[in-house]
Amino acid sequence: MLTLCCGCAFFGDYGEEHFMNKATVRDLAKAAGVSLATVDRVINGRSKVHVRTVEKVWQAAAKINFTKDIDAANIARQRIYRFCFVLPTGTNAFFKTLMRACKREAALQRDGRIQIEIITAPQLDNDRLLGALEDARLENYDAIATVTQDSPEIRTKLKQIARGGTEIVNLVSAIPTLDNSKFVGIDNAAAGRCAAELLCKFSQTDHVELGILLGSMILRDHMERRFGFEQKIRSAYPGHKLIFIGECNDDRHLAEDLVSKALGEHPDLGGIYSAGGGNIGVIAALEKSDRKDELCVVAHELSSHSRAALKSGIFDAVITQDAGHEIRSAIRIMKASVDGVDPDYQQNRIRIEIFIEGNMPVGEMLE
Amino acid sequence: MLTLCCGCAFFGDYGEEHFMNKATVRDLAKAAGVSLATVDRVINGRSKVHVRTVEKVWQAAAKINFTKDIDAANIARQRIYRFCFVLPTGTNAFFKTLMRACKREAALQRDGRIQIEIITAPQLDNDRLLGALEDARLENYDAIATVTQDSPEIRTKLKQIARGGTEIVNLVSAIPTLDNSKFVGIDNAAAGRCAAELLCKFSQTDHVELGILLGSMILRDHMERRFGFEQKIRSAYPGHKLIFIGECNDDRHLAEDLVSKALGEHPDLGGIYSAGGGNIGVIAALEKSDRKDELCVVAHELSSHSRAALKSGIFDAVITQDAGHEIRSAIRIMKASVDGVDPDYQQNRIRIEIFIEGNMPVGEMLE
DNA sequence: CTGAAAGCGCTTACAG
DNA sequence: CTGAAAGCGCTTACAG
Repeated sequence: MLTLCCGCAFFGDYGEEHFMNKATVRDLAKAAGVSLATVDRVINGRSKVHVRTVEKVWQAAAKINFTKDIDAANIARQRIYRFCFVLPTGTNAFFKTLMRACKREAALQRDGRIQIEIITAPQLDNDRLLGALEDARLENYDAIATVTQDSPEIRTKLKQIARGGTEIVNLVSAIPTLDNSKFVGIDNAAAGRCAAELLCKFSQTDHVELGILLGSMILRDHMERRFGFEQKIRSAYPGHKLIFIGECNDDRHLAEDLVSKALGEHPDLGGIYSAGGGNIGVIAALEKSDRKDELCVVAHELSSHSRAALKSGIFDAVITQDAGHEIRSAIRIMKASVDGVDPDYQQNRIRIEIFIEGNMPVGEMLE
Repeated sequence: MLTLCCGCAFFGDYGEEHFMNKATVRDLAKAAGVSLATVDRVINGRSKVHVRTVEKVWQAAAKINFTKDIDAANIARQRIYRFCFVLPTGTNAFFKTLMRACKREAALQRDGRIQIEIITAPQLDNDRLLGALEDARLENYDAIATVTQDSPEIRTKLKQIARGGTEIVNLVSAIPTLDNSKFVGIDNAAAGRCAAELLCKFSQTDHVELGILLGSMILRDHMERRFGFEQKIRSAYPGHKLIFIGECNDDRHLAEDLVSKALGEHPDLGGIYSAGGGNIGVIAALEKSDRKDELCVVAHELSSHSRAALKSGIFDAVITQDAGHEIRSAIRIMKASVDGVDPDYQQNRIRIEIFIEGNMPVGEMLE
């Protein structure tokens, strides 16, 4: 039997004194031969300090292995982190879940040092989104997490906010190549490839027609899913044929019409990928069809409707991202950015989750 | 556009003064008309305080909405949480991943107030496991998280440890009905049902032979997987036939022999559920077989081997649990228990993850 | 450019 | 059973 100590290469027996030796500012002040105030100035890079002094302090810090206690610092400075989430409104089930998760976390943080406000705006309305972001900018938050579009105006606005010293986190839908903004969400192209793989594995033959229904063509995440879906099918399942069912803009009736129409026009349609929004409509169309049993369906996001569809067999699999994880990751990343610390990449990565009936989470987890 | 405030039912515009009003011990002392020391005694339930005083303080606390700043408390009391993980040794890939994740978190917590030590013991060796737990007990940790067997001796030992005031968390494999111990891990019966569902959906007909390979019959998690697997197949896919391939005890050669033998004896075998350990052997057996393309395989746990098998098509899906999440959840639960706070059920729940080629995590996440 | 002192929110002896 | 004072690790005016 082996006893290991917390990450340091120390094996075997040892006494208490092996730990507990965390150096404090006082130790550092003594080691560097300066006052507490100067130590504080140096380690926080505050006002002018003589280069020689700075050197001295950092060297002493390295020698005694000083790391500052961020909790103590926050108490002394009465620090309250002011974070803002700019979230989309609308009937989209996932966005509702995201909003709920955000309110929940905000309430949980209420007793801590993190204060969270939420501003809402329709994701597809570029102007109102810009307005919401401007409102957020004026509040001078420490950090803003937002689900947006990737439009030139939005990019400009986000850059302006970042210049003001506010950290930016993009949620759910990435805005690539925007400097300094972090992304919290799934790899949507991979999600699309995943959907392709599932539909093809569930299919009985290697030459079926597969349809894809989108939410909106101007949302980058939806386009990425489509991209990944097509890519995977062409490369790995070239016998299958791809049909574009249309975009439903989160409108259940439009979604239903589009799917019904596709079913009518394509008697050989063997599978559907519902890549964003419109699940209620897709379900309605399939329930009215006599082909719902033979059709394979892979949809996005867990909701009461998609769960029921999974249970009844209308959906074969649901690809999803955990809204709670996304909100918490965003908060952790905002805090790490503001603290000037490296966020933990591994903990903050969002997984592409696949649910079938067997691993569907139970209970009140989602609603 | 709507601005929401952090969980309180407050909508619309508001000024700064809406927040920032966290009451402190000083406020509470004043409100209750007592000293700081007495406030401290009451809110921490320390020594004898007159009932009337206790009442007064709690009432005042409720009135001014006092919640104590746990960070400040920890600083004042120079609190270091002493946690211990008792983890299994052996060649099992998942346990190696778990160990790595644990060392990583231990190192990350190094600068915080949480000190983590690791004690190892072979999971299948009841006596050495007992010895490891006894070693841990003698250290009087604040909390212990452990992957164990569910044997009567272990139960007794865990109860003894708990009586000593140490919080117990069971990791990966549950020990049901053991009072006061918390479980961090997946619902293994659901994982088994999940495997059944996947194998059946991937199968071309509704009457195939499906084999299950186990790690060990004396591990509760493996038995639960088998239970769920059989349950699901009997109830939802009664046309399929179930074959017990055997238990491999994490021995790759034994696993290979068992699978090869099963392939030989069951020419109609259409799918295999590798429910724990032995993936390397399963892969070896299939690679030597000329039926690897037509056979569906669902295995447990992501590792370099299972990832390669997923990529090459030998495995069709891998069911897994995230070792990093489990370690972090365990730490959060240990801390919450020690602090006497309710752990966040939602954040600490471990999901049954399904990986196919498309959503396999990339990069250095696992090794 | 630097330091002594008071303070953040909570706790711990010590004295009564 | 209760309180005044000093302390945890860090920061903030203020004075030099």
